[in-house]
Amino acid sequence: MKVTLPDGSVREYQAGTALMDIARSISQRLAREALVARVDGRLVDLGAPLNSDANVAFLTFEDDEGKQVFRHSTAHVMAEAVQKLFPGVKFAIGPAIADGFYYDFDTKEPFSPEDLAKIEKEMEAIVKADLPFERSELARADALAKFEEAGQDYKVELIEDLPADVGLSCYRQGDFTDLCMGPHVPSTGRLKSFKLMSVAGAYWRGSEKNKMLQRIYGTSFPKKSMLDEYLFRLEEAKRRDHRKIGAELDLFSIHDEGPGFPFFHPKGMILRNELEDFWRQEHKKRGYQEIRTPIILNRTLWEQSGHWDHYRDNMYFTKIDEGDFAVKPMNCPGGILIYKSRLHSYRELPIRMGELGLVHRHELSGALHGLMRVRCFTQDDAHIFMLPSQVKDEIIGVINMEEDFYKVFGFSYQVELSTRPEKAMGSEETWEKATGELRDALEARGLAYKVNEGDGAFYGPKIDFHLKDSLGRTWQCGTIQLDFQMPELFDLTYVGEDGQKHRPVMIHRTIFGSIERFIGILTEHFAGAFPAWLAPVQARVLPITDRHLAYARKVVDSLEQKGIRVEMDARNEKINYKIREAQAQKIPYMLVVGDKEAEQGAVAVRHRARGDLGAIPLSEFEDNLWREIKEKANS
RNA sequence: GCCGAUGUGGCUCAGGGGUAGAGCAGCUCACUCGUAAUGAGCAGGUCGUCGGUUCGAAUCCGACCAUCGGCUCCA
Repeated sequence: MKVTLPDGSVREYQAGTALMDIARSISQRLAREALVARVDGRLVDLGAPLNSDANVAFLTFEDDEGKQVFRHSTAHVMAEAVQKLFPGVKFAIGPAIADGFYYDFDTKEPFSPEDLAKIEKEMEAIVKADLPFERSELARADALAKFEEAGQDYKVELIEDLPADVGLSCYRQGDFTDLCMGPHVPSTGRLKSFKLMSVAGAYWRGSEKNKMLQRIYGTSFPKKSMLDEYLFRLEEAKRRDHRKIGAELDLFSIHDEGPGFPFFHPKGMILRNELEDFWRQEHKKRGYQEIRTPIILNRTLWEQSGHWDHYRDNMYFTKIDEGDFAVKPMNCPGGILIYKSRLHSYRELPIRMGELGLVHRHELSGALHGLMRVRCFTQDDAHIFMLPSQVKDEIIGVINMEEDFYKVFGFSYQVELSTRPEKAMGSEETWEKATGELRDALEARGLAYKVNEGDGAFYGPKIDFHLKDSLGRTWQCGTIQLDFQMPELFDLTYVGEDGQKHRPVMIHRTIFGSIERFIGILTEHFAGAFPAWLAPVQARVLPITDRHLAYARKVVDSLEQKGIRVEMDARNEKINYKIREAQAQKIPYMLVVGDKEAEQGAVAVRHRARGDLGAIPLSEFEDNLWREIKEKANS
C-alpha cells in the first residue's frame, strides 16, 4: 500500500503495518516524538495498523491536536490514580483544555491539597510503569452493561445520550478503563512531566441544577523544562494581575464595605478620564451625540422593556414615596425615553446616541473579580436608531470603530456571534433575520468569528469582542446587539417619506464594554507601564541634592504649563533610590537634574524601559513628550 | 449562589492556649549624594466580625463577612 506523507513523498508498506512502525521507518526521532497520527484527516492511535493507501501525518506535542491528545491521556492517568487511591469514585469527563486538562469526579469527600500530592505520586508510578493505552471497541449494549455494573452512572448517562448507531470505544491502561473515543498516546511513559494545579467544584454538565463534582485541573508536557517554563510564565502573569498593580500604582481599591463596587483613586481617575476624553472625541467624529440618563427609574419602565421578566434576578430595587423603582442594569430604556420625547423624521436617521452610563447588576458573590467583574460599572454604551435599510452599514460602521479603538491599544481580540437564548423575547423569524444581518456584516468585513449558540441578549443576537487578560482568560468587552424587540415594546416610530409612521431598528453597542473592565485589561496588557498619553504621571523630576530644588521646581512648572502630568521627588534621598521608586511606579520619564542640567537649562532623561538617554534641553524634551502623547504612541 | 482554600500593623510574611514579631513603607535626625534600596532612632496591630469552649483565645470550635481559585452567570 502507498502512504503519502505531508511533504508529498510516497512510501510503500505492507498492508497492516502499524503506524508506529511507519513512523520508525521514517526516523527514530519521529518515532520518539510522534503522539498520534492523522490518517486521511482522522486522528488515529499509533498502535493501529494501516490497511490501505492513505495520507498520513504524524503529530507531535508541537501540533495542537498532538498536545490535546497528550493532555487527555494525562487525564486518564490521573483518573487511574484516583481510582486506586479513592475506590468507589465515579468518573464524569476528563477533556484537554487550553493549557492542560481536567477530570471531574463524584467523590464522597472533596479532595484536599494533600490529596493532590498523593495523586501526583501515584501518577508518577503509572508513568514510570509505561503502561500501554489499549483501545477496544464494543457494542452499545455491552458498554451500558459494563458501566452499569461498575456503578459508573455518569458514563451510563453519556452512553445513553450518544446516537444509537455510533460505535463505542474504551481505552484501558493498567487497571483503568474509560469510555473514550480517543485517540491516545501509545503508553503512559510518554507523559513525562505533569502537575496538578488545583481542585474546584464544577457542576455536572455545567448546570447548577446538577450535582457539584470535584474537578482537578492539571497540565502536562513531554519535558520537565517545558513544564518549568510554563509555571514560570504563570508566575509572570500573576505579577501583571491588575488587582496587584492597581494597588501598587494607587489606581483603585475595593473594600469589604462595598464588595464589587470599586473606588477610583486620583491616579485611576486620570486613566479613566483620558479614556473617556478619547472616547468622546472619537464618537463626535463619527456622528454620535452624547446623552445621560438617570440611574433609578420606575418599575413600570422595566416591566415594559422586558427586564422585569428577563433580568429581575440581576437587578436592585428600591422604593420612593411608596412607588417601586429599580436601579438600572442597562441604559437602553433611558435612551429610548429620550428618543420618544419627540417625533423623528426618516431624514434624521440614523440617530446615534452615546452614553457613559453607570449600571448596577447583582452578580453572584463568587463571580466578583477585581475590576473585571463588578456589581457597578460604566458602560460606554450607545444606541443607534435607524431605518431597516441602514442596518448593515451601521453594523459595519460599528465593527470598524471597534477595530480602530483596539488598534490604538494594541489589543488582539476574538469575535463571537451569539444567537437566540432560551428565554428570549420575540418570534423565531425576527431572531433569524437579526442573526442573519449580523452574520452578513461579519462576512462582509471578512472577520473570523466563533458562534455561541444561545448566548444572545434576551432582546436580540449579538457580536462580541473578547479581550485577553494576563492569564489568557478572555473577557467580553465590545458588543454589538441588534434589537427588533425594544422598538416594538416601546412603540418607537419615525415618520417616513410617505408621511406614515414606521418602526425603526435599534443597535445597542459598547466598545470598551465597561470602563472598569477595560482598565483592568489595559493594566494587565501593559503590566502597569501605560503609554504616556494614559500614564497617570508622565514625568517625574528627580533633583540630585536639595541644592537643585529651585531648578527642579522650574522644570516642573514649565512641564505643567505645557499640560504634562509631572511630579517632583523632593525627598532628601539618593538619586538611585528615587530612580528605583519611579521605576517601580512605571513612570514613563524620569528627569534627573543636577548642577550640569541647571547650568544648561537641560534635563537628563531616563525612560522606564529604554534607560538613560542622556541630557537634552528641556524644551526639546517637552516637544518630544508632547508629540508622543498626542500620537498616543504605544511604548 | 455552589465547591475548596485563605484572612496577623499600609505592603510581604513569621509565630501560635499564658494577653503579639521581622523586613519594606511612614515619621524624626544625620549624610548633600549622578541613573534600581545611606545609616540611626521613633511610631504603628483589641491577629476579618460575632458567639462558644477554657482560669485564660490571636491560637481550639461554630456562624457570618470578605478575598483567592474554579463552576454558574455576564460588560
